[in-house]
Amino acid sequence: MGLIESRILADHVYEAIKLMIQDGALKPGAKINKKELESLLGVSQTPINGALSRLAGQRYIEQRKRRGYYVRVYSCKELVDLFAARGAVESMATRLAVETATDAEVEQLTLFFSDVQFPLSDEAYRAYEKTDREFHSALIRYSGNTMIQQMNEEFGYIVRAATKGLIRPPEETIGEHRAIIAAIRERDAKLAAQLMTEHHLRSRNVLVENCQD
Amino acid sequence: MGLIESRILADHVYEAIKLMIQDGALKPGAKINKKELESLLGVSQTPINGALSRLAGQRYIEQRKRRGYYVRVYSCKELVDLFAARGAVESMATRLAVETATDAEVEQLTLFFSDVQFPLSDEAYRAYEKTDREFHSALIRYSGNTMIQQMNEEFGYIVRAATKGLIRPPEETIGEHRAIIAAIRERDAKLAAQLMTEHHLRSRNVLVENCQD
DNA sequence: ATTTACTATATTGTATACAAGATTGCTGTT
DNA sequence: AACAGCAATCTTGTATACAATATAGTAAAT
Repeated sequence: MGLIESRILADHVYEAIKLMIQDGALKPGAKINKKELESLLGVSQTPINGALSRLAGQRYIEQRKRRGYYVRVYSCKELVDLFAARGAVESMATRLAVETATDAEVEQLTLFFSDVQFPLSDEAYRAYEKTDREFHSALIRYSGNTMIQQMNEEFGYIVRAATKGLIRPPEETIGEHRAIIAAIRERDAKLAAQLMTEHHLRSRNVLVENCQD
Repeated sequence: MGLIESRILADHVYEAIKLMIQDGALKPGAKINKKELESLLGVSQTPINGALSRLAGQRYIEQRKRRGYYVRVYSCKELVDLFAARGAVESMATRLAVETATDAEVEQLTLFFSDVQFPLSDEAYRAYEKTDREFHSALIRYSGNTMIQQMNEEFGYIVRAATKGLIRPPEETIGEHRAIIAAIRERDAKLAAQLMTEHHLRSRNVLVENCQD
């Protein structure tokens, strides 16, 4: 199955390193050892360099002259900034989704938080987080905006890493989610987008308060 | 002045190619000839490859297996999508700028369109375009959001290329600009952001109408 | 016991070599 | 003239070599 063969070595190296960064095997600030990667992945310097340059272009890692590549460290301020930007983009996605999604898709969205009952068990709590993520990415999908989808894929993992353990309790957010869904159902794009912006800005404030630097 | 020496060759190659793309010397869809670049820039394959991989990471160019690198072509739909995303981000920048800019900075913003008098001469027309760009980038600067600034730098040239010759007439936009400035002066972040969103969405529609594909 | 100076080692940035795969151009055939 | 087939050429992806620089380690001096 020539599928694997249809990609060059640097692509595989790229994916491998990206995964190591995303799942924490390579922590922020860590130095990337090319020699190690060579023997780990069984390729020469050349594809490693290609992959590292590509990752540097996407700012997953950064290159310090004559000192190697390091996993990019985001300052707390940068994370907050990223969060604001992402909120803006997702708010636009909401607006576009309301304008262009089919009725069936809108129905799908309304189902997301329909059966949440308080108080939540530990399991239901984790399920809520997952539903939250799925709701947001469904909106982005239904927006039909490929550029926003791309941005979301590129920055999503950073935001997820940043907000780990810093999310607001479901008791607080469920109302906002339902208000957004209600606006979507009413096909009120402007209102839905505005509610989404405020939803994100409130979450952003939780991040701000946890910044020490 | 070791400043130039403080950067590696691939950095220079990167800048050189990026400039060629941005000023149109390398047109969308054009194939990038490594050999030519080698002799043009007087370096070997290696730094060229590094620069090309970095540019591929940023999606300035794309790599087709065993067929080389090509300057990325944006479809009309993608440009429209990008425009929407950028509008969202700039709207957020506006909101943040209103919340955090100093009074002096707000005064600076109010000056931007203060002396526009119709009808415009050819020269004044071009000046208006420039003022427009400066106004938008000042807002982004005053937002203090480094991530948004970064996105703007990365995508700005594409948007500019896309909208070349497709901007709405000053007669149509001056009112929107002034309304935004008025909201900023009133320190009404929400209103300013909303006006900015609509300003961009209206411009986006001009793009949509000029899409053939 | 720190700090300093020097040496050995590892890593980086760069160039180059080369096989496998694409492209171009030529030839002869219909 | 249009086209298929093939040969020559060019380009890519990969590996490797090597000098310059950074890092780590060791010995000497305070």
